[in-house]
Amino acid sequence: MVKDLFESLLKARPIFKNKEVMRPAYIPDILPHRDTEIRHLAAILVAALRGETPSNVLIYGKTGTGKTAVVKYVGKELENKGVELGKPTRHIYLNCEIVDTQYRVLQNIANHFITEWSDRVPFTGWPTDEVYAKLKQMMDSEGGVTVITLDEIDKLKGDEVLYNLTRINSDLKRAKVSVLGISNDLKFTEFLDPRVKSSLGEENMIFPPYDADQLRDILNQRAKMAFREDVTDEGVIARCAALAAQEHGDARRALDLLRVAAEIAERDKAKEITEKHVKLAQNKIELDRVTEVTSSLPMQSKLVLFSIIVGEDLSRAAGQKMGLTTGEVFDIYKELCKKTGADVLTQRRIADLISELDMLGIITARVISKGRYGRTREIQMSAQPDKIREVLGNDELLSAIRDFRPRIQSRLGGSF
DNA sequence: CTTCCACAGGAAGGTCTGGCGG
DNA sequence: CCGCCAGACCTTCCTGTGGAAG
Repeated sequence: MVKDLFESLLKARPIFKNKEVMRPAYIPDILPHRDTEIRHLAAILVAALRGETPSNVLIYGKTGTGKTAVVKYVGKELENKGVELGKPTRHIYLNCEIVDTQYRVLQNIANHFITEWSDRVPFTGWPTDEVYAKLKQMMDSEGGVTVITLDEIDKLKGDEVLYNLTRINSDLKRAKVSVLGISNDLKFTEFLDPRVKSSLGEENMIFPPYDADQLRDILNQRAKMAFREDVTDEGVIARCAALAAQEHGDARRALDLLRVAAEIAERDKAKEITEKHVKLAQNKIELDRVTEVTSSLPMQSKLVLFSIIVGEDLSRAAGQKMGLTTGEVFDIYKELCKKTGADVLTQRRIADLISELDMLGIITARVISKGRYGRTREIQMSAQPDKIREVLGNDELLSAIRDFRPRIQSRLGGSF
């Protein structure tokens, strides 16, 4: 009976007392092991409170090293202090993975200054310089200092925005702007316009990865807030910390592991989180990632991915252990298109789709040379082909060819 | 040593969609 | 409705290239 079902669930002591603090977006009041970075950033931005323009800053660091957390934290403190001192100071945070073009960046910033819905800059439609002009006008009528944070700045398409934003001060009469870029790619400035490069990198900060001990402190801090007492022990925390430390000291990863482990434990009605739960969590996270990425792939990419799976089965059957080449994948892809009635794209395009799949970490494709027999990519599934096959099978178009095996095998037969 | 394969991957341009003001 | 805009998605055409074979 349903009633009993819920009763038993209620009776089990939950692991969590506050789940919110384990979520990636949560920013705690204290950021362990980031004092130096916080102070450094504050020392740069304090100029805003004196009504001056702070230097532009570039922050580097791998994922999960606290860049975003530190910037948001300092940004908020800055705004608070600004209010206190009567110095209008504003911090605008944009993530360039979502807001990734010149137009959208300007549009987003402009809309921070606009309160009336009807005056907002539309998603699209205006010429870019008009948005830019509007932005300058809005900024000048408001005055004050604005710090614009561009997170994942390396995802931005083109450096025109950066050029414009770093130069905007000379067009402003009352307002002042400084730009704070966050990147996890150290070499990001390499391809920038030298003028942008120098003005953006007036100050540089590098966030080192956390080591296992520091991750442990972070996890302990959150665990204290998130869990009831006596549901974790040092062993579990240390395990999560160690696993994440292996992966370039990613705190987000560590927190994810611990959170998912706790969720599994709770569902298990376990009294406490054990290392077994951590292990399960590790698998679940990877599986979820693959499933999520695969199912949200566009149609053509799914076809390409399916081609790679089919190709791998085929070459395994032929007793070959090498990866597939771009040409082989393309051959299979063409056959699959015929079966499904999908449009056949060019090989050039397919090569790009293969690169995209590689970047998503769902396949590995590295460029190799086979000497006389050309230069190509060696393509392999990186994990979970069965799971991916299953996910792809859920797709309407692909379900028709779920168990497809090509009739003739052109190149895989034995030419190399 | 040179040749030459089977692509990699850059550049430029085309087509389509969705949203805008007028 | 139109003309215009940005952006996603593709194509066409292209030059460049690591290294086994000759």
